Amino acid sequence: MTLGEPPPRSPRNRPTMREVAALAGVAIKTVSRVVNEVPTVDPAIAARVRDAADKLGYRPNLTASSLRRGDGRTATIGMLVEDSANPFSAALTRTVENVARERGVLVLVGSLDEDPARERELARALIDRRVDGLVIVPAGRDHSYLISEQRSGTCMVFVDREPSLLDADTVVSDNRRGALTAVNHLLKAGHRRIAYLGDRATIPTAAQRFDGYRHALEVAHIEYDDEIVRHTGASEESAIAATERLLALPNPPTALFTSQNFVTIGAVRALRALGLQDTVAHLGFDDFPLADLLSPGISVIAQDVEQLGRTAAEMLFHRLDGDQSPTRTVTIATRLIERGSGEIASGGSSEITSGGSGEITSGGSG
Amino acid sequence: MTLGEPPPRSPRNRPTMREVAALAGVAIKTVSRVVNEVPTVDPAIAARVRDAADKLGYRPNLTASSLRRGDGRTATIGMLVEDSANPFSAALTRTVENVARERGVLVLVGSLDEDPARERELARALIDRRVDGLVIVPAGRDHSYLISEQRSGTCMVFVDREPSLLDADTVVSDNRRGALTAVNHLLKAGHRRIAYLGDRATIPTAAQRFDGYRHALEVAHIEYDDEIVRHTGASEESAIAATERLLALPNPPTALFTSQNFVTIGAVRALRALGLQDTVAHLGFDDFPLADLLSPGISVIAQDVEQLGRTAAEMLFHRLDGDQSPTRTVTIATRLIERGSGEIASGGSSEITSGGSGEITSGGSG
DNA sequence: TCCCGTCGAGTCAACGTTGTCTCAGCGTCG
DNA sequence: CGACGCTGAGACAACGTTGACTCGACGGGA
Repeated sequence: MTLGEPPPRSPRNRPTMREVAALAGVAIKTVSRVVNEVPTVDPAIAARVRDAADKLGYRPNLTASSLRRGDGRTATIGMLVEDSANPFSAALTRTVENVARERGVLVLVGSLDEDPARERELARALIDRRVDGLVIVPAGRDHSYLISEQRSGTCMVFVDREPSLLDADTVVSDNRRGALTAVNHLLKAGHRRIAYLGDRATIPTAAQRFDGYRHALEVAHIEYDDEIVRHTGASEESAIAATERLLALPNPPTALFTSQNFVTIGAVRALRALGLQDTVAHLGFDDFPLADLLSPGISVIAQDVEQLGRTAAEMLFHRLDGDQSPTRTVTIATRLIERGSGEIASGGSSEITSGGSGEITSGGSG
Repeated sequence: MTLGEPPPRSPRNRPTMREVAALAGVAIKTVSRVVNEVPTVDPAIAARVRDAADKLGYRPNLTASSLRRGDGRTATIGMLVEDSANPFSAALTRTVENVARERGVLVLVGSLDEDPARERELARALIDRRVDGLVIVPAGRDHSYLISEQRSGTCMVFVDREPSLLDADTVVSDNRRGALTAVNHLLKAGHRRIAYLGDRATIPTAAQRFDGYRHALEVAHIEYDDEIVRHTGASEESAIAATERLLALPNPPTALFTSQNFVTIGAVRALRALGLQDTVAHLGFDDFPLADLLSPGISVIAQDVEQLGRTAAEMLFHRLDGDQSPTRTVTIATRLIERGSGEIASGGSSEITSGGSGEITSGGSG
C-alpha cells in the first residue's frame, strides 16, 4: 500500500502581522497598534500599515489575540436551547444575538433536545472554546458540574428553567401565575370541568404550570379530578391521543388547558377532527404563529420571549462587565391573549368576543 | 478623583496544563498527551494525570490548541442566515448543527436581515475567529470580498441563493421549476387570471420564482399582465395591502401565487378579511407550520429545508476533509403539497380534494 | 557482555498576538 | 547649552498548547 502524498489540504496560508510588518517595513508591534487603533502611531506609518494589510488581505486572529490578552475574552458567548428550530428557542436565540451584536459578540448555538447528557457535553464544548459566558435553557436537573466553571470565571444565565444544585442568575416566565390566569379565565366562562394537558411533570416549567392549574381549581372550590389530567410528552401525537381519550370520557371536560406548545397544537387537531372546536373551550400556554388565523382563534397565555431573552443577555453582559452582586432570579410576566377558543362558554354555546386580541397582563415580579 | 481599585473582575484563574502537570508530577507534554489520548503513555501515569485534571477542574483550552496545531482548526463553523428566528433559517441552522455535531463541530450563528453590509461585517467577524468554514445564505450581491478568504483556505458553501462574483459551492432549491409547478397547478384548476405576489425582484430567489411564473403563463399562451403582479417586500403588511388592491381591481385575479412565506401569510389574512378564502385559489411558495390547520388548508410548494441544510453541511465538511474538486451547484427539488386552497377551481366553486396532503415532487437535478 | 533498537517521557521552540519595558529622537526650559 | 521629559517605535517575553526532537532505560540478539 503506497502512501500517496498527504491530502493537499489547503495550507491555511493566512497572512499574519509578521508579513504585514515586513511589507510595511515596521515592527510587528506597530502593526498590532494600528490594528487595535492605538492612537500613538504616526498617521503616515499607520496608513502604510493599513495599505500593507489590505494588500495582503490581512485579518487579525482573534483566537491568538484572546489567548495573549489579559482578560482572555473571546467576544463569543454560548447559547444552549432545547431545539434551535422551534419557535421559542429560535426567538430567544435571536434576541440574545441582537443584544450580543451591540457589543461585537457572536453566539455559538447548541440544541439539547431535552437530553441532560447533551447539555453537559455541549456546555463543556463551549467552555473548551473559552466563551465569555453562557445562556442556558437547561435540559438536566443537576448543574453542579458547572460549579467549577463558575469559579473559574465563566458567567452564566439560565433562562426559562431554574438551575438545580447551582447558584446562578435566572430569568423565567411566571408559569404558575400564567396557568392560574388561564384557568381562572376558563372558570369565568362558566366551566367547572377543565382538563389539564401538559408536558411531562418532571419538566420544571410543566410542573409549575400544573401547580397553577391546581391552585386555581382549589381557590374555586372545584375538586381535583385525576381523570382529566394528562402529562403527555411534548409531542403532537401523544397530545392528539390524550385529547381524544379525554373527550370520549363518560363525563368529558368542557374546557381544555394545554400547558405546552406542541400539546396545544395536538389538542387543536384533535378538537377539529372531532368537530368540537367550537364547543369545547381551549386555552394554551405559549403563543404560536398563526394562532389567530385558525377558527376559532386560539386563546393563549403568551410568554414574553423577547423580554426573556433580552433580560438574560443583559444580565450576562452585566456580569461580564464586572457585576459581582448576588445572583438574581427575574420573573417575566405572561399575557392572556383572547382569540375565541378560550371564550367559548360552558354549555357549548359559542360566545366569541369582539375578535380583537384583548390582552391582559398577568403575573410578573422583580 | 481617586481611582478605586480596578473592578475586581474575575481573574479568569482557570487551571492550565502547567498546573495539572505540577500536581501530577509530570511534564506538561505528558498532560497534553493524556488529554489528547495519545496511546504511548503509561496507564498508571495517565490515570494520575486524569486524577489531577479532575481535581483541578481542568478543561483544555481549544483556542490555544488550535493556535498551535498544524491545521489551525477551531472545530467551529459559521452560519449566516437571514434571520435566525424565522422558521426557514431556524430549520436550516438546526440541520447544519446536526451534521456538525457528528464531527464535534459547533456553529456560530449570525442574522443578516437582508443587509449586505451586515453580511460582510459578520463574515469578517467569523473569519477573525478562524472558523473552519462558512455556510452562507447571502444578503448581498457582491461576494468578491470573500475571494481572498477563500484563497486563505476558508471553505464556504452558499445556500438558498447563489454567490455573485465568487466561485463557491452552492445548494439551492429549484425555485423556477417550483414556481412553474405552482402556476401549472392553478392553470389545471381552470384559472386564467393568476396574480403574482412576491418579494422584491432584486432578491435572486424571488426573481427565479417570478421567472417560473412568467414561463408557465407563456407556455399556456396567457398574456402577461403587469397589473396583477406585485413585488412587495417580505412583510405581511405590504402583502395584505397588495392583495386587497389586487382583488379590488375591476378584473380581479381568480387565483394567487405568492412566492414567499410572509407574503403568503399576508395574502391569507387579506383573503379572510374579504371573505374570499374559499373563492379565490391560492398557492404559496414555502411551507409553514399549521398551513394544514387553516380552512381551507393552504397549498404550497414546499422546499426541502432539511435536504438543503444537510447537503450544504456535507459539502462543507467534504471540503474541509480535503476535497479539491471544482465547485458545484446542487439543486434540490421542491414538492407540491395540496391542501385545498390551491385546488379551488376557477369560477369560485370550491373543489376541495380528499383532505389528505397529496404530495407531488417537482424539479430537481444534480 | 555489549550494542542497538524501541519505547516512554521530557525539553525546547513555536503558533499569532499583545503587555511591558527600553530606547532613540526631539523639543523645551532653566 | 545641557539636562530632562515626552513621544513614538521596537525588543522581548508570554498566553496555553503541541510538533519535533532528545534522552535515558530496558530488552534482545550477537
